[in-house]
Amino acid sequence: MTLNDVAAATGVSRATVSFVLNDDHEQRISAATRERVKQAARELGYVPHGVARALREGTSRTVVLTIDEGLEGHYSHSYVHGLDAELRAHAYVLLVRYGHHTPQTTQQLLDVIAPRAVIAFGETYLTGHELEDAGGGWRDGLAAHSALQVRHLVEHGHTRIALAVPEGGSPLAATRLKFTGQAARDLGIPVPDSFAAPQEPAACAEAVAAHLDRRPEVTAIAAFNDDVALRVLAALRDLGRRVPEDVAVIGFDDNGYGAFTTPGLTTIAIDAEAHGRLSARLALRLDTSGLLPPPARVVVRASV
Amino acid sequence: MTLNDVAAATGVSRATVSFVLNDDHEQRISAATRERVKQAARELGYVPHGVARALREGTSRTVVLTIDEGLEGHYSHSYVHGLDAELRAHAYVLLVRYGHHTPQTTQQLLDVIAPRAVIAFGETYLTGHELEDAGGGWRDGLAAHSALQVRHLVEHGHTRIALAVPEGGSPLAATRLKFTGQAARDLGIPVPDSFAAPQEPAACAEAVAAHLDRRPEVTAIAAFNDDVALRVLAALRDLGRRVPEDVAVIGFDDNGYGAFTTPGLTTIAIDAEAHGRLSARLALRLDTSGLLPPPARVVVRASV
DNA sequence: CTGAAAGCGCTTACAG
DNA sequence: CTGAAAGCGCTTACAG
Repeated sequence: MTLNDVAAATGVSRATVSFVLNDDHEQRISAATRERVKQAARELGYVPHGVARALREGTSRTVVLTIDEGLEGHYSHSYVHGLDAELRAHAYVLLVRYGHHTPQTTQQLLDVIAPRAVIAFGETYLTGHELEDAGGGWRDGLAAHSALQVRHLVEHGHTRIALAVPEGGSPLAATRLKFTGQAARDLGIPVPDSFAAPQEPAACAEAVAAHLDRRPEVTAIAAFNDDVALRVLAALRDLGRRVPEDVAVIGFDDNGYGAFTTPGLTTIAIDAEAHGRLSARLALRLDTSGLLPPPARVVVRASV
Repeated sequence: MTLNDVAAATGVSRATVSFVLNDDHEQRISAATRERVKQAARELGYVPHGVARALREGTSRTVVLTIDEGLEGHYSHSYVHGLDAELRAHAYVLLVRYGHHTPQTTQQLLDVIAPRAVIAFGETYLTGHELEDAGGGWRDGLAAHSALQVRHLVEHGHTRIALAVPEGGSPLAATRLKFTGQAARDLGIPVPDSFAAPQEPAACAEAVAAHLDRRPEVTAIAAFNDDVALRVLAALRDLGRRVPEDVAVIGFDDNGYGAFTTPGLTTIAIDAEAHGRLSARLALRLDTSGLLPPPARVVVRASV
């Protein structure tokens, strides 16, 4: 089923069919032909061939999201959901590419399917663009969420805080550290030190113990995310420290599993759907006004 | 940078360039020209335009994996990893599409980027193809893994088992139930009954209590996956039943979070990378021999 | 108001 | 051994 078939069935030229199907109002085509063409297209089940169109227009009706290893989580899922919904509404299809991404692999993507845009997940955070763009992270982005985490601790009387980050380092760790420090200054408490929490339980317990030895004044640990928080919680249990009496722990980006530990993990829930929708509009160069990401919430369980 | 540029730079025709770059041995082209062309292509940084090629060949160098909602987990991650690696090795790029998939959305995908293949995640399980294809699930697929779960329980003296599935139903639940029943028959124990475990804690506790009332002889619960197992574990704790003394619990598809509960969750770890590689070769119609998925392993913690 | 033509970048029979 | 030509399906100046 091609344009040619529709043209033949209607008795007009291919160009005319293209014009009416693309609603080109520069061309004055009689209402009658318009209707006949549309009718025929419908009856024949004509669907434009995306590859041909992409060759002609230079770009396909797709957007690719690249997600680097280690960046997946609850946030990314919800982000993908919003991105997908918004793109779909504009007749674009979202395709996700996993793995490690370099300028070369991105170029390859462009060469292979010529997407309208390729979005690197987390890029706005990594480049710091988020702070300037669209109202910025201090209102409803990573900065605001980081601040909420610190604030909850402060509201519960904690002023000496440590930040636990994944061992091996997440690309986002430096950014989080910066925002957390900034939030601490704004709240008038000392800027938190950070330490790495290894995957392996014994190593993690050691790391937690070492940090607590070095900073005996610390009464609360803010985690980079829930995975880290869960490891820290287990370490504290193995170390015989009571949570939250001896040390409080708060997670970040609620993944749901904090409900199953003893004590339950208090954490920050982020709804990233609106962020995803925002990215979609940015990628399509559409108006982004009226898109208000909901604020993050504290999920109160028992670890603070 | 197009074929034309390379041809111009070398002083041969576009066809010749295409022939040497695609290693067409039907054509007898002098070693000298071959070298000159390749050299020029390298120097100019020529990369074939995937969209043009796709238009000509009818299919692009991509494979799309569709993942329906609710099918994500540790298994799917590891599967995606293997699929990606294998496809990459054959110069294909893997693109993942999320959301709910219907024949229409799949057709749309075909129309938009003409992928070489679209793989529906879990399809081999859902259609039951897995059992016939490539050695089959009883050796190293879902059937074998389901059997391992039951066997571990039986080896620990349990003969009356219940299967806990997600409320709302996973597309895979029926398949799992079938395999579990089959495994039970093979091991000479009664075929397990199943019950749905709701997300909400109170409702889940109620469901677990109700099932245990109805089937007081049950001494062990096999879960559809770790998420369900974790909920069941919490329910049992809220119900005041000791695990594993009163009731044993075993998960499926280790997601790592079972390490943080008390007691720790015993579960089945599945390495799906080889399954992903297998799918890649199947999609590319390549030889699949020599690909041996490693067997699943029991991760012993404390809940059995 | 509508159609013939060019061209996006490639591959591959076909003809020398 | 190598090149001219057709054609994949579309869009869009351009000419009537």
